[in-house]
Amino acid sequence: MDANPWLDEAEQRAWRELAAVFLRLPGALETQLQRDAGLSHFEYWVMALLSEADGRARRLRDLADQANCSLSRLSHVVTRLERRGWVQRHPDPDDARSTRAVLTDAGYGKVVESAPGHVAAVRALVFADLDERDVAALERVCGIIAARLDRSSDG
Amino acid sequence: MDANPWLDEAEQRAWRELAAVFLRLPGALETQLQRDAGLSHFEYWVMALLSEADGRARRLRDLADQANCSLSRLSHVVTRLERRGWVQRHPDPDDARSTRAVLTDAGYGKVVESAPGHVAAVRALVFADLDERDVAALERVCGIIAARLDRSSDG
DNA sequence: ATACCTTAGTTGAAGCTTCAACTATACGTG
DNA sequence: CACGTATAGTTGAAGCTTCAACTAAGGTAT
Repeated sequence: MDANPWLDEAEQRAWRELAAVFLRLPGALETQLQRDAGLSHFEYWVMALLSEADGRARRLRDLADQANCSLSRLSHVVTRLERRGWVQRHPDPDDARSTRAVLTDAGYGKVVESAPGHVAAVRALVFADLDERDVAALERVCGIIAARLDRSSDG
Repeated sequence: MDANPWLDEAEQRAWRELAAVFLRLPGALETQLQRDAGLSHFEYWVMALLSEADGRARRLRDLADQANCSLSRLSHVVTRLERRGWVQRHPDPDDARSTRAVLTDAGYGKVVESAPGHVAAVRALVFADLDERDVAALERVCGIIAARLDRSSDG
């Protein structure tokens, strides 16, 4: 990183496009999931992560890291999902401070039922016009940025 | 787009990285601007767009399109910015339905004062580890996705 | 063992976004 | 010109996220 604090032209163009994506993509995904499944994107994301976890369960701390969110946000969401019968809280036998979120059968069913529509939306909105090289570039560049974001949050 | 509704492995990897970025980048930018300038990222974004506009003014409809947001969201934000003395509403002489948001001198000052810190954060979080080719790829791929999002919202 | 620091999680309040309902004005068509 | 419809914007309520304060438990050094 050089001393100049400003963005050059190429960076400005890239930044505008990136900002357009992250200002609108969440809304677009939200709309589809809300309409077709009555879920927020984040609720879906949390349940999808749980559905892939060992025993469909995970400590809230680990789940929050995986979902890129604060513990507080996750706790509120789990409360809502619990009310709807899709998740339960269980004490963690290994650490009494910790809580494990467990996906119920109903919750798993909900994920399975919502997934195709959601994945189709992701395909239609994100991948429809990308070729193999684009996908590879997207993974690489976002991976670099995500790693950076990682380091900035603990360092 | 082929008939298979699922994502292939490369797409899944790219999707996870992209999701990590758009789940965390807004929060990271928010934190910096809130701490250093007392602004939300979106408030900054709106004022920055106004600062570049002809006469530092724009119809709410046009500004909403530029900022990738709903008219309702923008209207609420403009109300808050108005309360703080950074923006004013004026009737549009050409269309009586329309309202023009105008950046005040205080608002312009606020943007000028907040910009360096914000741009530095964008550089540090997004561009620090990207080379020229990465930046070009980011612009290209995000441009394609943004165009897609465009078409999906009106079509 | 005690004192101190760190980590896990919860909770309520405040603030922002979304949604739906509403007003007002412009535009198009017969 | 009148009618129906589309567009611009506002507003209040409901819902979600963030923030700060708090409880509880683990770790560590003395």
